[in-house]
Amino acid sequence: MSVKKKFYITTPLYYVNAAPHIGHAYTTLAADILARYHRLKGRDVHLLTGTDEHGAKIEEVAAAAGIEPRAYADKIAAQFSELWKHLDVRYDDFIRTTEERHVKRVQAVFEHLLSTGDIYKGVYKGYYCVSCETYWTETEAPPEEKTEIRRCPNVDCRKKLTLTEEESYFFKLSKYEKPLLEHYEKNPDFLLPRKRATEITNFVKDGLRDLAVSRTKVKWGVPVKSDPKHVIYVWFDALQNYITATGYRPPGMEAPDEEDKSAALWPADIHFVGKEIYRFHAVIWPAMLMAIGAELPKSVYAHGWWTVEGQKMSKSKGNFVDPKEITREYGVDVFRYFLFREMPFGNDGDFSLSKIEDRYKAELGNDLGNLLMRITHMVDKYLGGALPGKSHRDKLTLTPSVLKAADAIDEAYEAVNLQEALNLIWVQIGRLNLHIEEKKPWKMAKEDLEGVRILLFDLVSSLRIIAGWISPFMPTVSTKIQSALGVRRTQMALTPNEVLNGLDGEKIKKAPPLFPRKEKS
RNA sequence: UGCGGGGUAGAGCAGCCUGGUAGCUCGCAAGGCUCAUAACCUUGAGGUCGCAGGUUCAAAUCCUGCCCCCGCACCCA
Repeated sequence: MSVKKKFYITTPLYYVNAAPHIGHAYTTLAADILARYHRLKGRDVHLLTGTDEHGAKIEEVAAAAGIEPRAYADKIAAQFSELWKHLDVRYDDFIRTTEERHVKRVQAVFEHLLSTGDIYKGVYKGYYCVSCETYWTETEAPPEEKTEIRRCPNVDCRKKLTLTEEESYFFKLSKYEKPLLEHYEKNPDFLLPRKRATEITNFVKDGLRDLAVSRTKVKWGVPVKSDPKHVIYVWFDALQNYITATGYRPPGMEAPDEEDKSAALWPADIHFVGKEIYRFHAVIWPAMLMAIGAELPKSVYAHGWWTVEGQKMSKSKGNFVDPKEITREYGVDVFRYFLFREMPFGNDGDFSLSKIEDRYKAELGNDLGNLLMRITHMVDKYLGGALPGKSHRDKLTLTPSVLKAADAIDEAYEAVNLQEALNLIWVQIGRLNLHIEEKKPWKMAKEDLEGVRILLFDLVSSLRIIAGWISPFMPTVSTKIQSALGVRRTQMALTPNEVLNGLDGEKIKKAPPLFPRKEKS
């Protein structure tokens, strides 16, 4: 038995303090698209997502909603999993940080690090806002002019802060400053995209301070086993999910409750994160792994942010885009397509309805949808729906030439350059449209029917390949195209044989529009 | 002050890491075709690649300086 190459990919664990929006959808879809591609390549893919449910913030919003944190988290976590289902995301595991499997392991890691000295007890000093239950640093909450009074930086609060001391456990982050820098240098693919690496490197070079990893004022969290009045800091807890979800057994943990699959899965191949949580994933998380003695993920990829109609998304503006609103209008696949065609993965971009509409009409309707329609209509009109079979494969010219793009597309996928993958695919779609124009089958049909048969066979084979390439982005559309072209089982075609096998004298019917023009409203 | 991102045709953007005819989409102009969702194809107009130096046979791309825009308060992928 050959061992398949594994590919372990993660999304962040989404914080359950608010309902999911386009940003969450973007990260998760990116992971799903990459996961689907790697599955098609035959890899053993494991896609992990989930929710982060602890911390003062959750206590707060739950209290505001008049329910227990647990019940609140249940509600929001369900919204996330429903959205993933709606968006056709195929994840292999959904972990919630409140689950027993996670909590036990986080506690075990904490105790282990206490024993090695990487976690020690100290005193946390900071400016505390009683109302917000938050500590602020000197720089975050500078004193007002000519006074010593510091106020809460939260504009809705602005209450006076008090200098407070709290017993706290600390993680020796400072110890890992040099090892981290060495790791970045030795592994240029660790911090992705490359242009963001400088930011992290500079941050670490400026010096790392030990991190307070427990709280006594917070109740909703993972208690420290040996000192239960302390609750583990939410980030220190949450980051560990990537490895706890594999069933990893930390040193010193008692009898395992489930199969430890970490040997097969860990290290993760790629963590997808938004740029605002990049530091946690590029600095603290690797340092934690070093402390535990576990391998580091192969890469941490920070993507950019969406603005909406030119404006930053924010709660105060209330302009979050609800993915369901967009999919109601355009369907799931168009939404998936748009997000990754519109902006280069890793950059920032702007989301707007007029841009979706433009791409829907031009790229999807005119380029791709119309292509399928004209091809199937011609097969019907000129050949009565009957395509020639495998015996004609030697006569194909377009198909082998389209297949030459496979390497470049693969490279784009492998480099997580999702926009480039789509660009390359659309170049091929353009070639098909052009090919029809040049060969003029409507003329050919009058003098050379055999030529038309081969031409259309060539076009159908080529479009089949293209349908396979787009399937990670638009799984439903891909299936529709393939079944319209007589394919019985959806598959990605990587070699000419795969393309041609199973395409043998099928009857092809006129296809309806894939992306119908919208009625003017 | 500091950190980061950005300034490329009318608009929106890629290219910059790994220098070598400036590219894509939309829009605009003219033409072609009719299999097709008024779709498809061709051609064209339109750019001192923010500014100024430097390195080089050669710079949008590397280096230095400067100018302008955005983010670094809560929320937040």
